[in-house]
Amino acid sequence: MTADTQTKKTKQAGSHAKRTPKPPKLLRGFRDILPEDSIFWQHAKQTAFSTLLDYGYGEIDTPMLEQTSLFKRTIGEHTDIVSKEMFTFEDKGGDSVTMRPEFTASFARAYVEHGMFNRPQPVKLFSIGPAFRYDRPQAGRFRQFNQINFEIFGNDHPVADAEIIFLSYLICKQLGLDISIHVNSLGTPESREEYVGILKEYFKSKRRLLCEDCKKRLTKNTLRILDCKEEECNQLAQSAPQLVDHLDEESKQHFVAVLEHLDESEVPYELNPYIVRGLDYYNRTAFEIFAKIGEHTEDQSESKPIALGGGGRYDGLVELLGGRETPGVGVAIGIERIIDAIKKLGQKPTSQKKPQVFLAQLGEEATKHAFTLFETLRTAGIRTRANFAKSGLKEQLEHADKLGVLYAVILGQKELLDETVIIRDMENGIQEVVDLAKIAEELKKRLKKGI
RNA sequence: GCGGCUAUAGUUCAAUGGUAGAACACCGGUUUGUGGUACCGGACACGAGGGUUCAAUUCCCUCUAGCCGCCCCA
Repeated sequence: MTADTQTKKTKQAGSHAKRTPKPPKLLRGFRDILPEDSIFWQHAKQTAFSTLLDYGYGEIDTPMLEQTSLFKRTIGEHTDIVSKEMFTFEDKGGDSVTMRPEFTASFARAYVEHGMFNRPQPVKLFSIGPAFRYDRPQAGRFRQFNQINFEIFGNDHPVADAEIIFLSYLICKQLGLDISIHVNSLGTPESREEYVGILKEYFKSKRRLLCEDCKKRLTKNTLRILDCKEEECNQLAQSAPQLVDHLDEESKQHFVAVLEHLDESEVPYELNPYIVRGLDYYNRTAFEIFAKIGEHTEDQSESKPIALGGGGRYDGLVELLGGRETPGVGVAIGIERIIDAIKKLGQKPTSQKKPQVFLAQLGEEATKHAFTLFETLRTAGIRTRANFAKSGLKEQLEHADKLGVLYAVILGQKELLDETVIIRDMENGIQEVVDLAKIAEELKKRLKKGI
């Protein structure tokens, strides 16, 4: 068989066997977080984690999968989230289950299920993790997204609302973000309903002036008209009746008290009558957090504030799930959004500390001993790297160079016999032979000098 | 769910109606236990499926995915 026919043959065979199934790909709206990005995540999560612990919040980790009815009952059947954005499916037992689209419902469920009303009130909880929504992916929007979530159960005092808002601000500020919090009060469900009725009447009389979208909103989601960006609608919204003017007396007082608390803190907030949250369970305080991105950039999209998250009060939620009447207030902050904002500001988290030493080994015996030596260095607090899989000194030093390490430690056959080791200064190539037993000590001396 | 734009190596980008190049990165080599430079070599790509055509990566359609806007929200 000639070489030619052989290649032909393998080619044919190849094209037949080429039926290789397409390589699996990421699901739409899902993504991998690679090590380069992970530093941003660590930074955001750790900041939130330690701050929340400091403020007396306890971590709770609820399942990502829950009974579908939990979300239907709490978030509301007619909200966008429940009506079209949930990852819902039937499990093998025929039960309808749903990937959590948010955390609060699960918190409330856990509160009831574990009888947390028997604990000293208020119960303060937080959780950091993923939630899922079957939404169309976009900038800062994914089907799996991560939230920092914290809530206070069992305290209806305005100071609880203020604490949640303050902590939202604090965490963002610690992350170097320039924050503005938009605050509003939704009143009680009753007063809100009443207001929506009034608003409906108002817009109905001007129906023909509204944009197409708003005509639809008129019946379905009247409050949203206030938020419309169309010039005409915006004009109308300006002179529309205001929600704050139709609050019940208690809600009004509550709202004023929240604002008073915020005034005393350094939280930069502004009143925004158009903050309406998309979930049914909210009452009274509602707020959203925005990160301001520098105006210096010419690009419009670059300077648009990023919505980081939002929250509010949900006094009826626990009761709705069969628990005792328990007030609650909380917030959800999107980690992706935070990272987005940090990146747009051109900030980098103090990246994890650079490795200081590279351990190179030569020869079989030395390689075997390298693990032990590595562990000696590691436990001595020296940030060490190695590449045990490579045997050539050249390639190991190359690797060391790429890592930007200060010193290389070389352990070869010869050194092993003498119980010594070579320290190589990567900057100038000067090498010294030191006792194997003293290596950690010697390195520390040098590293200290370097600083 | 609706609209616009896009889809070429790991990455950033080229070119072309006759099956593709660069840069950086990656792997290996320039004699044996010494990196940062240089030189040499190597692997890797036209998102998927149809159609038009003698011929498609290039033109058309569908799908998928990404980006942006709407909606909504984290």
